[in-house]
Amino acid sequence: MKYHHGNLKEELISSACKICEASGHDHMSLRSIAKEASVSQTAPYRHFKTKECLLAEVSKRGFEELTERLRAATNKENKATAKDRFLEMGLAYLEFGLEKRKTYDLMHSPVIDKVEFPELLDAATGAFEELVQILKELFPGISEDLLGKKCIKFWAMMHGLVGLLDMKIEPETDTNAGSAMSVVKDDFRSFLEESLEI
Amino acid sequence: MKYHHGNLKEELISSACKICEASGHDHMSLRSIAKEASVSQTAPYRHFKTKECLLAEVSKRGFEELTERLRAATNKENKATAKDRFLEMGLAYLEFGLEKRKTYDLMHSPVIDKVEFPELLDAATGAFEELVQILKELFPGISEDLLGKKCIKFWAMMHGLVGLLDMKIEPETDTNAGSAMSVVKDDFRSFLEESLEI
DNA sequence: TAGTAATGTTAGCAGCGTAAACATAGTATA
DNA sequence: TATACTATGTTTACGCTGCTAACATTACTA
Repeated sequence: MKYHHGNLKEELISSACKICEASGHDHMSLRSIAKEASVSQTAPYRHFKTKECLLAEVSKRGFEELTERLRAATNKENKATAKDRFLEMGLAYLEFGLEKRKTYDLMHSPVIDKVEFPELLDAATGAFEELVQILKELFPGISEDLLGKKCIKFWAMMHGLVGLLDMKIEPETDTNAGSAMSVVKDDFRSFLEESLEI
Repeated sequence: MKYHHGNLKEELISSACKICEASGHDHMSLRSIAKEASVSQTAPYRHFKTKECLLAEVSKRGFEELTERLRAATNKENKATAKDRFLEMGLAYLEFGLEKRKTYDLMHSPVIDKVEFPELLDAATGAFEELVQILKELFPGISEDLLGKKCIKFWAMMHGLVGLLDMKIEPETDTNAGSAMSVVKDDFRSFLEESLEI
């Protein structure tokens, strides 16, 4: 048995990610994370000054995955038009928000002050930038001012939509989540498509 | 000194509202609420089964105030057109979200499962209904399906906007909050106005 | 090889939500 | 009016939490 773990910081983060998505960030204790990593309760303090610092890292990972998903959605080369790729991005955002709901909550939770974690803010901005890029393509020659408004509008709409969908607008069925999700997808596609006509 | 308080339940709720808006719901303990009401730590348990029940009540009050503000905004008789009243409602929503940010967070926090608190869900739905009404006026004869989509879209947009504005898109100034708010208002008015052209 | 920095453990504090047992006040009934 | 009952308060205590301090072990470096 080795006293030194070797890669504890990374393992703590991934344990935290796992527990966060399983139980939600408000039912998540440093002690449970430490136990998940088979390490003493106070070991995390060698790698994170406070619990909030660990949560910030989990949140950052979330934004990074979101960015990656958005990029993948818009980079698909089989999507000919910018509009199609925009729709894909919208779907990807929604999918992420619903699949990783608990992590998504943490990412937008006020328990982590993004001002205190510049890297987290960067990660969040990175995801936003994906939207900016596709909208630039979609509206070539658009003014910076109008572009900004469109970005905020669509970002807000998608963010708000994730929240509203979780308020159980449609009752939960016990069929597989995949089909329920595809229904949402179809709705969302026409929904987004209509929104484009602004 | 009277052993029985007389109106403790109500006082606990208002104490909770005060502390929530001052410190945020995650820095809010039952013990501090009890202390604020000058009562023992466990007294709240005679009126609320769990802490979550008290928080649900605070959240409900939040939705009720929001509903009232939305109604007041759309009922102004000096607002001639439905469009004007719609814009007023959007502004009222934004104002509430920014003024009572901490309460707004609680209202949308997953720590309270709205399914477990039907009255809370009703209160939230009541606010939503204000939007439905004004949009019905704005688009007379609109199909239920399309109306639903428009409602969700605008609700999502406004909810998302509150969240984004709090991500400190514009840096905090130490000037009075009123003027900063009015800048946001002007932006939002043109923003909303543009959105109407769907 | 010795000294130091990094990284782990153990013990313990104060604050938390909550349950159980008890105390007091108000109310209904005999 | 006396008595039982119910509502509403307090005290005490338990286990969990984030976090600190003191100590142990390993890794690095001069």
